[in-house]
Amino acid sequence: MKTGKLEDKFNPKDFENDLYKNWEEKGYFKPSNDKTKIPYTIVIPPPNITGKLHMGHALDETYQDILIRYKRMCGFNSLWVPGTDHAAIATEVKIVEKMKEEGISKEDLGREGFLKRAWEWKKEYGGTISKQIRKLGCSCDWSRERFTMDEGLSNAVNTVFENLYNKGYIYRGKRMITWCPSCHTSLSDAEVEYEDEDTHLWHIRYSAPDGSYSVVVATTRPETMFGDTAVAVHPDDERYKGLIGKTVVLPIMNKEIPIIADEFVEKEFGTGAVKITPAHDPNDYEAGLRHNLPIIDVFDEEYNMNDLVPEYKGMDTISARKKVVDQLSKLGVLVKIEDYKHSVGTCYRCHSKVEPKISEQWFVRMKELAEPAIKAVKNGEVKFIPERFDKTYFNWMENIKDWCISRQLWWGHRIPAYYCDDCNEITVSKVAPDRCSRCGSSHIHQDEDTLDTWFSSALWPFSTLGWPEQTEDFKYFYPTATLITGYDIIFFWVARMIFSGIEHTGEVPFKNVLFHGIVRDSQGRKMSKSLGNGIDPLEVIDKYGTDALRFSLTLGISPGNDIRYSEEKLEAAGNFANKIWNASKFVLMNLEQIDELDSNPEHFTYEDKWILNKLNNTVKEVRNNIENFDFGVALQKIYDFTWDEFCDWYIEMCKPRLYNKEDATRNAAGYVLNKVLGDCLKMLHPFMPFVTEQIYTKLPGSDETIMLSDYPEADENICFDREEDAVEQIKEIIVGIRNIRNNMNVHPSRKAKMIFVTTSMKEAITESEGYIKKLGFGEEIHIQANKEEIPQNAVSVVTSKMELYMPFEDLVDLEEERQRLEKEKEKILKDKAIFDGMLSNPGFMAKAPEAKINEAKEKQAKFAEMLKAIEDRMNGMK
RNA sequence: GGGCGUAUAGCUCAGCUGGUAGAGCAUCUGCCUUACAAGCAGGGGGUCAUAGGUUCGAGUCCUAUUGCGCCCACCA
Repeated sequence: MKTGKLEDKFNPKDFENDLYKNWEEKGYFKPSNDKTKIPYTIVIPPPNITGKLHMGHALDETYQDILIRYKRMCGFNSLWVPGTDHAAIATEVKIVEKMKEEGISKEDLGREGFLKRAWEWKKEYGGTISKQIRKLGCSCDWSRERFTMDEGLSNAVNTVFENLYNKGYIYRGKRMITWCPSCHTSLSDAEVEYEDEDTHLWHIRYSAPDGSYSVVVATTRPETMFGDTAVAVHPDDERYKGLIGKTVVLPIMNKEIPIIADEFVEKEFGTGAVKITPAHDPNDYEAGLRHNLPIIDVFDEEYNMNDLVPEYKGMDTISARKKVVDQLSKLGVLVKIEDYKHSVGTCYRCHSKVEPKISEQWFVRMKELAEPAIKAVKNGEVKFIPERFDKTYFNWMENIKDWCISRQLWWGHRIPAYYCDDCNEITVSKVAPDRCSRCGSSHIHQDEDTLDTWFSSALWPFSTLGWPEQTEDFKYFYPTATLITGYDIIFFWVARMIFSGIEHTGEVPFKNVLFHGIVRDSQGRKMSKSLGNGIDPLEVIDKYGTDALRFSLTLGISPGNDIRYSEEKLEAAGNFANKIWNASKFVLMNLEQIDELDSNPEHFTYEDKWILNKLNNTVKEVRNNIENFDFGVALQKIYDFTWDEFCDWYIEMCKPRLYNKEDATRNAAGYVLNKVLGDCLKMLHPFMPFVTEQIYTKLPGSDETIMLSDYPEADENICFDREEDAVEQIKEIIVGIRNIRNNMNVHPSRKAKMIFVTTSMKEAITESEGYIKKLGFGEEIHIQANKEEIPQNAVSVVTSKMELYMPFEDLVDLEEERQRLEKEKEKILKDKAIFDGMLSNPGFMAKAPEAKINEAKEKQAKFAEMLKAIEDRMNGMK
């Protein structure tokens, strides 16, 4: 046969890059134009253009590629849309940082200058990212690559904004929002991360104007006291009942404020009295609204003190706090300082402390939009894998608050709202209007703010496919099949895509969401910049190859669980690839010597049928596992089958046939080797795309590329003559050979005669003589029906269908053999006892399903046979 | 304060609808047997966190407890 040639040494660097280039050039990643095929669409969770890919991306992309390649091979019209996200705040922070190093500020450049810089940044990092995704072997359609700020996608953003505004879902209003003093922008609730902080609870005495009574308040924020406009107590609190409605004097400020009653106050907490600072605390803000309290802001935009109290002007919160405490202490009104631990909000991008702030912002009213999105998951239109993330999702969606979508940033989609300088009317329009929609004045100006980066991400599954235009792609590929992402962005992204998809396209954006965990370092810690424990996937690829990286991120992983980076697993992956490489070398070498492949089942030997059967089962299970997103299990099965069954047994069994040119089944062996190896490679291809392609194309009769070959299919009708027997009998032979190797003192140089006592396996053993002798170190083989003429000093192997004796002169001591048999007997007894117990248990007999009872009976009988044979043997030795 | 995850061999982890505990690495013993020493053939090693319960039968289902981790929540 004509076959290709493999390099002698396996080295992934020899071919990975070239193969990818070839795939891309040939257009294999593009879906076919045949619209009668069923589409299978995945849109990539677009990596942020803030930097390069990390292990989390490698994991995410690997799983997507597994599915996309698998589905493509299964005959679906696979489309994987790649792209990147402008990541508004994250990118802007990075750019500003970099500018700072150069001594430039945003203001120096102005909006336009800054945006120019940002686009340059995008060009650089966006390019890097797509290069890296290619390195990972991802089969995405690069001709459809998208960026969240592309023209089409920006149009989608404006359209959605306008629609939601017209429907009344988007409004502008003055609310208490979260403000990041470092990024100078508002944040949504989801963008706040909470951290525990050790601080104090300061107890401060506020006294009556005439000093006749006083109230002690407890606070963690003494520096905000200048903005206090009341003290609140619980209406039922006996301690303070008489004081409600009276006033106290704010120390330092010497200003009278009222004592009010409000149920939100916890009697047990602190002193039971709380200072109310409506401008700087969400609770206080609400209380302020309820009681019509004035709102007094004490900070400027950067959260330094304003000029409310001149001597504090310009101080940051820390020093202001120090000074206030100091001053209060001097005034003798600081009653107590208590240690206290509480959580403080931080910005998810710059990690500085965030502050509540009253500000005019744009919001999306969420409650109604969330409802159908909740329903879609409840009724299974969108399925989460694993299911448990339903709860996280429901919890968030059912308690959802309005979404603050405006950001005081420059990098992003500018809000399509225009203010009239003459009549103050707001005109919202996806295309920039030239005059006010109410008074017609041409003196209008656009809102300075941009949108939350997640506003555009929420549209990603359909904006990438051309929506709002009814493009061919949108009509055919939408809704997408499966979203694969980390569980850490359920709120940010998944939830928002679901409600957006339903609202704007009338359909859920995807049917399945596969959640994976986080990649941790070898000690189980989160990889992070500050710890410096991040691992660069490209470095791993450089050292072990892409296939190995993908393997290590897949094997033994279950959906939704975090995984630990492990060098060992990478080595295991390399070993596996090397193993396949070598096995393939062997197969190719031998196929070269063969004239033709003989696929006639009548020429198949027992081991041929055995391996084809095993293959068939493996294919069936692997397909099932992949369909259920159990990639780790699927890969394990491919690994086990390829290494243990195919390489360790089948190839070894084949050798005598291959080496004997006269063997009538030699060509059949060639066929089976080619078939099984080919199917192993195909099964493995979605997981390890490169090595499988490199080998596959060398096999005789292979397709142009493994990528477009058919994924192996289980043949329900696979039923060779004597098929069941073949499987069973080969199993027996394997057990026999294992036992010999295990217990007998035989070597290639120390062979012995083999006497098989069996009737049912005569044919199989005769046919298998060649490899039995080789693998079991037999000199010659005799098969007989009974135990005549078996020498005393023979070792034996007993299975349920056969007994095997190997007579030795001096190799095995009779007493040693007796002891070995005794051990063997004990083990069988132990095994048998389990089934004896089951079958003698009236409960089991009465209630267990019949199949289980029969199974137990069969096993019991099998062990009984083995036991008898071993006892016979021991008796014979006496 | 709620919710979730996790606890299985020395290490890292699998184990689907309950039916004699698995893998990789590590360890020990033999082997350079013409595909492979990144390998081959074998061995040792687990009362599946603890306590109850359901069941003929539980690593697998239920309840409680403990350890570790995560998420959510406006107690100053």
